[in-house]
Amino acid sequence: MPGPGHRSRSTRRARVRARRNGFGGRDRPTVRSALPTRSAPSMRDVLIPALRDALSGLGVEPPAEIHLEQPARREHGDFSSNVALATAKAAGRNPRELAQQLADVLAASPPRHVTAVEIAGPGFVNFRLEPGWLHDQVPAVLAAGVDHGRSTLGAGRKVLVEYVSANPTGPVHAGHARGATYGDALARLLAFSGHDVTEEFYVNDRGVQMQTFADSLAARKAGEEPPEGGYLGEYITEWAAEMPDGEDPLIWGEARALLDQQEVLADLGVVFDAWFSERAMVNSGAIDSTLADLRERGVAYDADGATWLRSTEFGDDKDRVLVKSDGEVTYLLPDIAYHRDKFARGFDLLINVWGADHHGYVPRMKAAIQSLGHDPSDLEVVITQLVRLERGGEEVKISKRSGDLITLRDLIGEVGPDAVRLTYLLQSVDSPQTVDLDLVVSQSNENPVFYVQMANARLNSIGRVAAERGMQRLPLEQADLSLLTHERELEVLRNLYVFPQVVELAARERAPHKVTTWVRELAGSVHGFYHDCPILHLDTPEPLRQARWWLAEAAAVGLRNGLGLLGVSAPERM
RNA sequence: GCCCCCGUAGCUCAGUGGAUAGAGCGGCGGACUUCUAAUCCGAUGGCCGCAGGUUCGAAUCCUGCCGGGGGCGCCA
Repeated sequence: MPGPGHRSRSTRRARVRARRNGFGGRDRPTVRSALPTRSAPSMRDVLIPALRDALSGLGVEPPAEIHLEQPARREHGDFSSNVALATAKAAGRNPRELAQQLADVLAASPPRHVTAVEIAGPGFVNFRLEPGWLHDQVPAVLAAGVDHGRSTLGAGRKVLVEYVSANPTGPVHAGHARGATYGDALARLLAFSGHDVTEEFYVNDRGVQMQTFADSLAARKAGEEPPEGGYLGEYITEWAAEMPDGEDPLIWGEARALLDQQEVLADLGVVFDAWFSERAMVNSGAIDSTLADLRERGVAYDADGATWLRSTEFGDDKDRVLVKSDGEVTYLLPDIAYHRDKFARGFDLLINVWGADHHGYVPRMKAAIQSLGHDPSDLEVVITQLVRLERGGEEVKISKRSGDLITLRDLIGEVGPDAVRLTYLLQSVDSPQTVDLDLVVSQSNENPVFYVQMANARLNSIGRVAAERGMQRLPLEQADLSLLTHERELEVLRNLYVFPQVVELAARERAPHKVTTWVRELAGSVHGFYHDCPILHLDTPEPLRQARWWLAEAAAVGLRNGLGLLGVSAPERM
């Protein structure tokens, strides 16, 4: 079923390779090197100092941070500041009067592009700008190309993002998809924002569930039912049939599961830098050395025949057992050893993406890394709330043990990786999410992935049709961008302008869904522009055509960059 | 009992302490001899769970309730 979301395997692989270069983007901009780098200083960098100077001139101590926003309502101007409101009280001034004085000072020698400074409401200072400030966005975006929005925010900080980390006892299922898409998008976002990012999958290949898995495989191979509490999934039977005689079901089974997981995650565009084996770590003696370290630091003690971590000293509810009285280690100790290893590898910041069912585990993990002498803020745990899957309004339950599961492979096969990714990245991971599989599958306008990709496809169609008609785009230098005054054109430009701010905020807040929201807004403005501002029509004057054409190019760069951060493809035609 | 997340339009969800709270979908009514109508436009649709508090200003911050989800082991 070659629907719009369908891509060949080789295309996906190419995309996976492309993002290895530090960005989720794919296509190179067509115009990049040919352009002069006319840098467009952000209006914020013009207006905020102007406000600060004006405030000082009026004898008011400017606050450390001056707020400047772009009001949602057009009649409130292009930029708006609340400084008068924020400082009036401390300065013993009336906010409206202070705002008026600020406006007078600023209007007397208006900053670049400013046509009017007005006061409104309780004391807002509103700036009205001539469209020229936005026109600089076209050459700026085109010059930046795939780097538009890239920043050095992270200052090269070494970050380890650990996510998915599903047990190697079966296929990854739909329940893992949220963590997978979130972790991957977060990693792209952080890399794009100047962090040195490594993505890792922790392979929990040790312990009772691993043995149960192996026993289940062995039983199926022998033509028997899995043991009590074993894995009942259909895949166990299939894999058992594949397993050659004489293989150790634990070793072979893990390899089989990992192969399956790596394959399907790669199909989703999720590729890890490292798969970290718990068993290998344990075999290397990390448990003993970690325990010795903890004892040395005086945070481990023996009581009731067990060994405990004094985690209450670091904010945990109760002390935790590290080694049980029967001599077995608990799950906590290997986890501590694992995080100790992460720090030993030189990472400055650890980000773990965990499901909501593990949130209670956060305080003790934080306590553990503190007990090893690290700052608790060096470990961030992002909890993704649970996803409720529905089919036509009916809840679909997933349980690996019972074998009642929707695999990620099935999901991708039904809707394609783009729809899966965009669907999961639509909203904050703080909110529980309801995904109706019927809706995701439907190739209708209920599915936002098509809306966004369609915007890009439409922009791309301009070049194709122009080529058929023999129409030419002249060099950017010859375009008169000041002709872009239509509200639809300005709306696209405004969206392009805020992209770097959106990326920064999304990175700071570990919130890739903010990029999704932005992409949808840009796509919306592109559709409006496309609808109302024809480029190739014969009654469009040539100079306006050229200006719009370049705007379309810049918008396409924006769409590709935004989608690239989300790992969603930007097909040129649909 | 304690801890975490959520509660915003019929549904799914956005919403950096700001002004008249937004989008998509669904429903209603319009727009294709033109670059993709998978689009666009319009009208409709809201005690932002409830009650206090902080603030010049609260969907947003604080407290307490109510409702939903998840978690509180010498399980993993």
